[in-house]
Amino acid sequence: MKTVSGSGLKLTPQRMAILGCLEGNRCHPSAEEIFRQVSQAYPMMSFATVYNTLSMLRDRGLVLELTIDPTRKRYDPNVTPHHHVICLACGKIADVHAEYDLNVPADIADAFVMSGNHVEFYGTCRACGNAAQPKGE
Amino acid sequence: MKTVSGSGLKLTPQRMAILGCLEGNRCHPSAEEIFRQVSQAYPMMSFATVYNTLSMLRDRGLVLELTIDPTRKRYDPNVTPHHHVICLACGKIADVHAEYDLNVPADIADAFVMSGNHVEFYGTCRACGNAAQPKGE
DNA sequence: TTTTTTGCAAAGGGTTTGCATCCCC
DNA sequence: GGGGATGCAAACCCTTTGCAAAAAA
Repeated sequence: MKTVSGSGLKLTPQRMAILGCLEGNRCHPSAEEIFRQVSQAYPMMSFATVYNTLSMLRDRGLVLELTIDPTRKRYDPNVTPHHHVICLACGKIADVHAEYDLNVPADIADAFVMSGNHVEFYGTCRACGNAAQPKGE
Repeated sequence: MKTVSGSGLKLTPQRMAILGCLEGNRCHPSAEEIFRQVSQAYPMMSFATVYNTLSMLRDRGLVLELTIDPTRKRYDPNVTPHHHVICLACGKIADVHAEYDLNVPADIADAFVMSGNHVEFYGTCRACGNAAQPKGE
């Protein structure tokens, strides 16, 4: 995650707590998960502050807002280009560090100015696969 | 879109209307858009039926449920493998017909059994770009 | 002091669910 | 008659918003 200093953000305790929760976090937490975790140290923390802070971080490019989970937004402090895989059984998301050559057809290149891309992989993680197979169901 | 016959679905007027609305539809409509359109011919149509039907079609692989739009699910009757681009300004989604070689790193291949993938492109469509540029804002 | 941020609570949008009714086989 | 489908409304979840109080610069 990029540093906050110099981006004009006021560094409040709430924001420090949220940043601390995100820093190095590889779990792709949702806003609610961040709220729950940060609330342990800051019981007065409100949802609004979490959402405000996440939106601000997203707008400044300090976190990525992932749409891969159909039920909620997830946040990733790793803003270097990478992709993701989601377990269709349990929803677990893992990073996929790979570079792909993703050229779009001419008609699309004509119709859109591209600013980025993201590959979503769908699969079943080992834990879910192991849980499902042995029973022979 | 694949045919419904032989999949055990009862072909009710409501479902025919929803299928008719989706057939060949390249607009990636949301459930609400489908509801509005189908309601014109079937004023008694309920949201529950739209959602029920879409879930059923999705479970049977007859439509794709897209998560590319962070605000709502969108549905695509074209179930042949393809990708999408979304305009970050207006939310318009277009198909990207291209095949990519998307091999995942060994650690991911070990941890997940892959079942599919999807590339999301982000950009600005010509309409939004034209609207933004000329004013020099 | 001036501006920003917080916390609370309510509202909002999209989706799901419970249940009685209805329809078709 | 019986299982499934429908319609309605309420419930639910996640997210956003309005506003007064509090905190930061």
